[in-house]
Amino acid sequence: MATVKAQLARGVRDFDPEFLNRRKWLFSQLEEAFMRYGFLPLETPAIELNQTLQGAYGEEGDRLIFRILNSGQYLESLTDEDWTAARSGQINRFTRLVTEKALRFDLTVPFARYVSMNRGNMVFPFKRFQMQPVWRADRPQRGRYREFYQCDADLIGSECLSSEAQMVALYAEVLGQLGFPSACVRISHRKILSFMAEALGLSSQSRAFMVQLDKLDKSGKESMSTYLTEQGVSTEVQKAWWILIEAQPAPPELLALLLQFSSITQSDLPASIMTELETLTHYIEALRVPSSFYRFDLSLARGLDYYTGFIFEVDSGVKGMGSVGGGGRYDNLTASFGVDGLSGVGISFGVERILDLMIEQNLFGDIPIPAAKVLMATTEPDSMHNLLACAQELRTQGIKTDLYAGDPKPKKIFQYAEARQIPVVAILKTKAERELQFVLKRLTDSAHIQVKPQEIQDWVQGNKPWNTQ
RNA sequence: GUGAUCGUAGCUCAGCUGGUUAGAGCGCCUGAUUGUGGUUCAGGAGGUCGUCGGUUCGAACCCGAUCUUUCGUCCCA
Repeated sequence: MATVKAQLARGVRDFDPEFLNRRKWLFSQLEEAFMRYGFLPLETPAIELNQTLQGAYGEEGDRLIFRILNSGQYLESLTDEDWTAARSGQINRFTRLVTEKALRFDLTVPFARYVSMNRGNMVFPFKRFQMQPVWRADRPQRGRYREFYQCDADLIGSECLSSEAQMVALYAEVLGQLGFPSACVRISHRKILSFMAEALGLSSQSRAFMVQLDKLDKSGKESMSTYLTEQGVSTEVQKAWWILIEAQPAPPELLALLLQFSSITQSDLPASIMTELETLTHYIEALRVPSSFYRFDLSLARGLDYYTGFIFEVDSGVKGMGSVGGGGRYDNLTASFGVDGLSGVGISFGVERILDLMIEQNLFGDIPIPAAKVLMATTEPDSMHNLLACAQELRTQGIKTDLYAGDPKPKKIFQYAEARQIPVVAILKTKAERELQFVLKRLTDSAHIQVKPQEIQDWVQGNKPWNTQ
């Protein structure tokens, strides 16, 4: 028989029971937190139509979408012209002709599609969370895969700043619980960034300005200064701007700095910004978020351009490791589907990175191991039916019971129990007697005892003392 | 997308400037020992050297292609 080499596709992983136990635990923590804040679960299909995803991520994003080849005689409809175009390298045109479906690239666009399709039956404001894998045809690197989980929560259909405030509280609560005491939500505002661009005389290229700003922590202060000088920003104005960027004070002082910058540059600071900053701060305080868990940081820009209001990014507090989440307010998530006027706030947890960090920082210390409490086994072939009956009795008592399939040597039984982290082994001895007897042995200290079948649960649950000799 | 890089037993790796039957440790299997498992001892199995092609009398080793890994870059989680 011909065999194939057992091999994984590039950039994807298997998940072993130990890893899955941790991931499931993390996801359950997140799920409980979302539910506590009134978010409901939503899932969308792995497969979306090309038209839904096309163009939503820019030209470079398009290239990273995994396409699904059409079924059937999909080449029949191609004209000579199509073939000529394909041979001359017009691969995009060809791709459009032979694929109409693709794997989802993120959770935001499918969510926008869902809201657009179902808005008639939905009650707004609508809150959902979603934890599902997404696929990207990117080149894999450490911590970056072609299949990975995203975890998003959105509140759509309200402009109230209580949404932003609760998102900040949610971040603080979850990361605190998971064991990141130094985590911090950085908060900025797209309108402040626009105001800054305008005040610097860069309003015609505010996009480029924000890209530069977003890269500040990587490319450094000097390259930012060079950029500003190239754009004709005077050193005096630059100096005032750096104060604004680097100060990171809480709103009363932040507002003062903004006003100061506004007067130096003779530009208008929109009044709405000032009230929004104050209101958000009050709301966050009302939610009793410790002040160490958030700070206003106007150097935060974020790459995605659909944000229109407050934006967030979460620093894990572990040095050298960057962001573990981010989000912000958007005004027109569903505009591309012809639905206007839905403002919302979305946040995302970088669950893959959080998992890596928690494993690295040893934060999974005492989560429960899903192992069975007792391993039932026998070395006698004729005893299997009795063994099965006893195991089933324990299971009806709610005790997690594993059963060694077969009648192996004792060595095998104990090695199995040890590998599976099962604390107690129960070996059935029938012998000539009519009554069934089990030898119970506790693996940690080799304490052992002979018991009747109906007594097993008492010992397994620790209700009776072990003979430790 | 782009530049480099890695690939030898289940795992971690040796393997000299190309030269007979490719090695070690750990793990695995068998037997003995053992408090019915953990210790110790003895023995054993397992590799077309990532894949395909080329150079050569001869390739794990040299050359090419391809796949995979890791590291930059683009972008992002």
